[in-house]
Amino acid sequence: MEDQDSRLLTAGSQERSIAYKLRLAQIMAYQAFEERVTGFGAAPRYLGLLCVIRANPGQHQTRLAETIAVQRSSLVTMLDRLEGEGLVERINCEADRRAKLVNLTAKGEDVVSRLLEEAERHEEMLCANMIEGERQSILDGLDRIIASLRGNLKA
Amino acid sequence: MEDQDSRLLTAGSQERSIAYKLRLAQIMAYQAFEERVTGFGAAPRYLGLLCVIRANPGQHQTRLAETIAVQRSSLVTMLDRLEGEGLVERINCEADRRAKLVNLTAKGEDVVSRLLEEAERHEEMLCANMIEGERQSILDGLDRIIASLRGNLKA
DNA sequence: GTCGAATTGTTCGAGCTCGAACTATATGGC
DNA sequence: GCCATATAGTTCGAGCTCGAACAATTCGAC
Repeated sequence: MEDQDSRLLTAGSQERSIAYKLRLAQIMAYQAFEERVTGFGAAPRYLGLLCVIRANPGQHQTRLAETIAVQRSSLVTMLDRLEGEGLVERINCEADRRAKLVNLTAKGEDVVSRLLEEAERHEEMLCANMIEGERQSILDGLDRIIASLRGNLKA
Repeated sequence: MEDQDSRLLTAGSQERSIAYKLRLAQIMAYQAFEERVTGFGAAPRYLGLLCVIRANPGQHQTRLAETIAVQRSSLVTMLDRLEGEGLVERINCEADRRAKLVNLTAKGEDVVSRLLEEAERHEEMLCANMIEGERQSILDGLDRIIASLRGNLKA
């Protein structure tokens, strides 16, 4: 196979666009993580959600959906899958009988712990080309972008 | 409606993860752009692809797919849609009769030009909270992440 | 207290991407 | 030249997210 870089094209006017690069980097990073980790069912795909649940046990589904920026209806599908694999559980809320509280199971805790080790290695790969302090500045920048978007959605 | 920030949860151990923040920022940015721009059909969703085509006229579909990191089969769907809306055209390649060369139509050029103005405003919104020089450092960081991922996929 | 409005989780259909096929064409070893 | 192999674009089914519905429940103005 030829050197793949020689086949790559530029995005022209979008080459200096954060939105374009953000999307490209995210798509590639997500694909790479799924290729790296196999044999864990749906957990790698939803590791972010699982970590939110672990850090905030017993939350309503609506709040979880807002946190990871998906529709409530999408979260239903995710939780159905994760619950079917025995990683999370939904408990009927006594204070509000419409609501259900989401928790990690013991198996879920275990799977998340093991996946986080893989995530750490994945993170190191993403940052392999970076200079001193760059990782932190990117995290700060992403936080600012997210803050702008959260604020904008409120309006 | 309550202040939405008060409902947000943390991602726990992933709160300092580039992969997690990258995904969250990208999902929100993509949604926000689609909400901002209406009445342009499928073009806003595929603005990145359209810009690649504009900057590199007459390329093979395979190369376009590699550039924006999607499968060739996904690109077929995108181009079908964009061609149906009269924004791009596929021309049979004489040198290689398996291949088709993709170009923007005059209408496509016009639509892209107008969408890029919206994209510029969107970009400004993303960067609203940033300090001097931060935008450039984020672009550099995203480029490094993409370079790491391109290199990794080759292995 | 009561009844309309809001909220919670869910279901369903449309539209998207992926991965594994497939057809047609090009390439290279012999 | 000939035939195995590789490549270009496409098709198809599985799995995903979204947005608009919906039933059950809670909230709030009166």
